[in-house]
Amino acid sequence: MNHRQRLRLQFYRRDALEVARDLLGRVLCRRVGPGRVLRGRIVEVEAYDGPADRASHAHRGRTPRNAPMFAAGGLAYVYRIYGVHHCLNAVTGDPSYPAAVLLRATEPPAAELSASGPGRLCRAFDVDRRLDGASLCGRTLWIEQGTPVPDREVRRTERIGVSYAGAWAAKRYRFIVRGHPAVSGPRRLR
DNA sequence: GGTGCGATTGCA
DNA sequence: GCAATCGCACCA
Repeated sequence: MNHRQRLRLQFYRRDALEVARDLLGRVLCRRVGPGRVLRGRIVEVEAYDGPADRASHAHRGRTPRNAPMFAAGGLAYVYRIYGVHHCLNAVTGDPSYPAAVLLRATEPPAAELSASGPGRLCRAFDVDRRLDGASLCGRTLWIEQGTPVPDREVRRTERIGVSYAGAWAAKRYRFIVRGHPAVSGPRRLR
């Protein structure tokens, strides 16, 4: 069962854009009880790449909230947004360079609940601040190899909800499985 | 200690 | 179109 093999730490300790592209088709896994694991195939992600990226939480330096982004790749970075939802990121790269990949959607048939959009994804997988800083190679949260997505099915677009970020808002740091029904955001960006 | 707001979502 | 709702960044 090769596709069930867990991604290793080394997978995350690369450039955020590479990791983002490579996370498509992988399977997010969350243990929610004895013998009970939720799984969902990742179909939409966004990279937040380094201190210069104005859309990134790391842009204004290290703070208590974004501390996991300044760790070595392979951790979860979970934060609360709008006081209502949570967002789950995979921390990437080297400790000297804060970067992460936001997980925005998984394929519904593989997950127990619909998981289109970063907040809904966290709700579906029972992800909250308890998992902030947790390992992505641990017992309750991990990502499996799954089936990589070929280049012809990958589309790159600008990121969602970062219009304040100046020139960085236009950068095509979002990666999706082209036309997949579970992808979130406006129609023109599917 | 006070203030402003966001890597979103659901409902009017 | 906009309210919900709160942690946190920033300023004093």
